[in-house]
Amino acid sequence: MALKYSRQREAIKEFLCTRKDHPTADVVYANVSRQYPNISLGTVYRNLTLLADMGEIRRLHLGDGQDHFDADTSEHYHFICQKCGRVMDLQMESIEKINDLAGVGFDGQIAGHITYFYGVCGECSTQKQQ
Amino acid sequence: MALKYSRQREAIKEFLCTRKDHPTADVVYANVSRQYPNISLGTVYRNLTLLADMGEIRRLHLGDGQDHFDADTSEHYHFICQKCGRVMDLQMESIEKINDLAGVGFDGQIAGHITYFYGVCGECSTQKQQ
DNA sequence: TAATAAAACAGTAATCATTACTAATATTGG
DNA sequence: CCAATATTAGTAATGATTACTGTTTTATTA
Repeated sequence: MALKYSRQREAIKEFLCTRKDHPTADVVYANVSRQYPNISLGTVYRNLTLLADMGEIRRLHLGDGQDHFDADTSEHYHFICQKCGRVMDLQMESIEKINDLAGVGFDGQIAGHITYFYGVCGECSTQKQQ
Repeated sequence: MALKYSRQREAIKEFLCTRKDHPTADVVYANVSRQYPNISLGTVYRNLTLLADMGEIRRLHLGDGQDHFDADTSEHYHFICQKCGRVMDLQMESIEKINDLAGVGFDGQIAGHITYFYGVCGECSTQKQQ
């Protein structure tokens, strides 16, 4: 029950902190493997889940079949490029008020929302077609 | 390439139209099986995907491990109850303008957003604790 | 209506992300 | 250092979804 330190968990957290592209579990695995060649994918998954449950990182369900992870737990939103698949952060003003809009006339309590934006990123926009 | 009619596909679409609770593929399978006892789960998946690709239904990724399907393709939002897991429609004013907010200072094109709300539904709210 | 081509099917196997299991190892408090 | 226990590596299992294959339906044309 009590949490014990583990080098692997620390390496996973540290790796995530260096990345702003919200990697998937297998990307974390591939990278942390360089430092700990024997680490297993199960350990990566277990620690990502543990860190997410503790609130130290965020797990993102983006509908692309794999979960993504983000060491930035502050309130912010994500953009997914439909061309290159990249996930990036958006700097935008709060849209918390949509919770209130959702609550109007709704018989229940709105605790929060999940929102992500999609489109074409700047880099893909400026590339020649095909 | 050309689409051909199929009784199974029609039954799947019709079943979805009778439901407002955004069932998963296995729920669709269980129900359509009453009318077509030999229908296979693969047929259900194939047709749900086909219908979604044609824009006749919507596929919802809600992060609960299974995709949900909705015959209502009009612009609207969903609420997921964290207690009972039910998915319900929200009648709320448009929040399309959050796309513009997201685009401010972003080097790319925002094409749209996915948003769903969560909390406790009316029915679960009024139940006694535990 | 019969013949033919193509799409769709049922049934089953495969895939892929994720989780569970287990014996061995690492961490921690005394 | 030692015992207690959390964590690990490695592997097996799970669960949702997709792919494959031989058979059946649908649609077209004669």
